[in-house]
Amino acid sequence: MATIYDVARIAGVSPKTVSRVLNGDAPVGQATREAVQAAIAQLDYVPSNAARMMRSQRSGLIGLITGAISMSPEPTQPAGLPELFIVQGIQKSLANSGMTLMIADTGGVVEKAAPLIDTFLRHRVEGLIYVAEYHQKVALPLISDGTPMILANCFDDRGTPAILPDDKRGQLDLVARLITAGHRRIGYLTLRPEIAAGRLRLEGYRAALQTGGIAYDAALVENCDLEGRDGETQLLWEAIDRMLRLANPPTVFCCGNDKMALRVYGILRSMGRKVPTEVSVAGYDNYRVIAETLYPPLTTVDLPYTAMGVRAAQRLMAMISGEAREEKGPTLVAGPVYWRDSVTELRPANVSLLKSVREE
Amino acid sequence: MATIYDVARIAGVSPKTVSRVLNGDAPVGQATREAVQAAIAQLDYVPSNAARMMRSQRSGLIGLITGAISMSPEPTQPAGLPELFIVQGIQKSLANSGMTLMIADTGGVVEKAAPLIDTFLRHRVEGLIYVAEYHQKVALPLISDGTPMILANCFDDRGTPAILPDDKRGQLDLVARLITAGHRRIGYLTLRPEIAAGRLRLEGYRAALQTGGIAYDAALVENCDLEGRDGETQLLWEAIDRMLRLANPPTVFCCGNDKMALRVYGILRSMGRKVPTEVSVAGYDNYRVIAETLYPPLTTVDLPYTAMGVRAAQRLMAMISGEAREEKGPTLVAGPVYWRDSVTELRPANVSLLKSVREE
DNA sequence: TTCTCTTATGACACCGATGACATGACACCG
DNA sequence: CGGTGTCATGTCATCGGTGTCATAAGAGAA
Repeated sequence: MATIYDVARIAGVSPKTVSRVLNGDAPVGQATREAVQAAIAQLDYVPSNAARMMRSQRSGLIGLITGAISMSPEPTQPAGLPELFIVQGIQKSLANSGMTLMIADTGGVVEKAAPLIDTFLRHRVEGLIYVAEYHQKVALPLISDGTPMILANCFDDRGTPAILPDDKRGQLDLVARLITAGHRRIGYLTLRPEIAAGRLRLEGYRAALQTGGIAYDAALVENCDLEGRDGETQLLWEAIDRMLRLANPPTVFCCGNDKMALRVYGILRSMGRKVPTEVSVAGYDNYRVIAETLYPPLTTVDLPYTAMGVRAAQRLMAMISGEAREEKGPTLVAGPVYWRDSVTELRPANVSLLKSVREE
Repeated sequence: MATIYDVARIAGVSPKTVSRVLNGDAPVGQATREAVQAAIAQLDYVPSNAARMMRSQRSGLIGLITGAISMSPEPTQPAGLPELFIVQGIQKSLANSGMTLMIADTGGVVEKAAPLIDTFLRHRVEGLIYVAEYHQKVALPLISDGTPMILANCFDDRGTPAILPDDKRGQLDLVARLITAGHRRIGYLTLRPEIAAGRLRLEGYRAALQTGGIAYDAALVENCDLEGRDGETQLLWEAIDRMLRLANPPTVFCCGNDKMALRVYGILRSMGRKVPTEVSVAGYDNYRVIAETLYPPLTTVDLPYTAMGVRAAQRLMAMISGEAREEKGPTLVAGPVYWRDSVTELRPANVSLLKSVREE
């Protein structure tokens, strides 16, 4: 492996000058710079991260913690998928910065978080990221020594920088698109309001109705979420049944998330209602295994986990390098609407309106 | 941060002796060793990876490539989930070895693989891992310089060490469990035989029948997999319809995977057949979002992705350290059967047989 | 008793980068 | 024309471990 000395020799300069070319921390003459760059190319030189970190006394480490430190004692959801996507985004983004990710998992045990943070600090991580399983409020132990920390998919009381999905915006976009497709009676089977996504998505739903000039009808909105306990399917069945018996029934059911939509498909089918010709269905999360496998494929909103990971890493890097353009509040990341066959277009789509739908 | 010099001073020995205690590469007196260990504990000393790697001329890097370099031009499945779980397992395992994972993605473009490998080699990675999206055959460029390489979730012609899911064993375990539950007519809606999982799972099915003393009946086995193209639902519908009209119809449908089982639920419900009271259903993959959300929850076989990742990392580390106990063929990793409510017990379960079901 | 030989330990250089400081060459000022 | 400042570059030490070699102390052999 070529070293900075080899490059220096070939280019006929001192190693320090090569270092200057690489880091741009001092002026270098044009001719010298080019000679150095030629030598670098010729030798396939790659700087040694180890040497660089050793000298600069920086660990090059970022500590990442996942698990459940939620405020309310939620039953830990076991899937852990969102976290993986977020972690993937973080990893991708950090790799480019030459940072190394150390990952630790609390395994859902709150008490493990503090010692894990401690271990990370002992390893002199330059930053910490906490990733939550779902959009929620958390209470983490304070970091005493000023190591930057960022929250992904969660937030706290202390205003710790956070990256959050823009649930309100996503639901707004979806419902706006439904309105564009001609739907006027839009049922909404909500998540429980105790969780952030439940509240925010409902806000988005109401905002879209308002923008579309449609009156909010409480008969079309029911909470059908029992935190995964039994009886959820029955609750859904009854809510759907009630809404369909209304004098002016909904033409489409928006579901709190794709898992709920999966159940709704089964219920509607058991009721003998055809999707989407008789009733339309929309979800949220773009849980692809569900959304793409269901027949018909499910219209839904993407939860941009990977993008959130990327943003989390970027914001953390900005904090580490102490850049001035430090944002203050939480960073909201919105995902696009995925329009599939589970929703009928009740009238010819208005193309100009269509274009306004986010498609990042 | 404490250094080896601090430890040496506190323990009253030379830094080199501390190094020897840490690495055990030369004899150290009992009293000295204890003094050093006490000092290490007292100072919360953590060795600097950077310094260690710099001196030992090892990069401490493992290159990981994901993407699609399959032999046959499959339509790239977009989910990418299995890879994430495998990567998670690898990461977890490597972190303990002090190795750093560099991740690169071909984004499904075959041509990107060679330059990526090249880049990794230029960074002096000590080992390479290639992770495929699904159990398949691949053709990777040869590594010229002897850097160890391992394949996860795939295999090649050249006998490159591979970590594979034990599809045959998994399906065998599931079907054996069905037989224990009293099922004798077991329908099997297979994946296409072109993919490895399709062939191996069918082998497992047949092996289980044979062990259970049940004759193989070709009328109960149909390929219902169109690589995700349209018409799959119709194909499934027809196959199920045919089997149910048999004089001696199946009491349970085994599906090639959980996604297929999801479709089968919908079809059976549309046909007015109740699951599991009238017909039982079983899947494969333990795709939790599907298996746990479906009503009733789906009996299936776990595809142990995380465990495969761990094994891949372990085997690679063994290759790097040049250990003699080097295995030869592919490492097969079997996952446990998850017994849920989608399968009826036709007669009281035989407890002793039950215990033979794998539950790793 | 003296000469190996092993065991236990230390001294020192070195890995590859970079920070601190020094130096030489000009340019600009009064 | 000497003084001062900026630019371009070099010298040297240093980060924290570990490989190499040296050395001291005791064990066993001749």
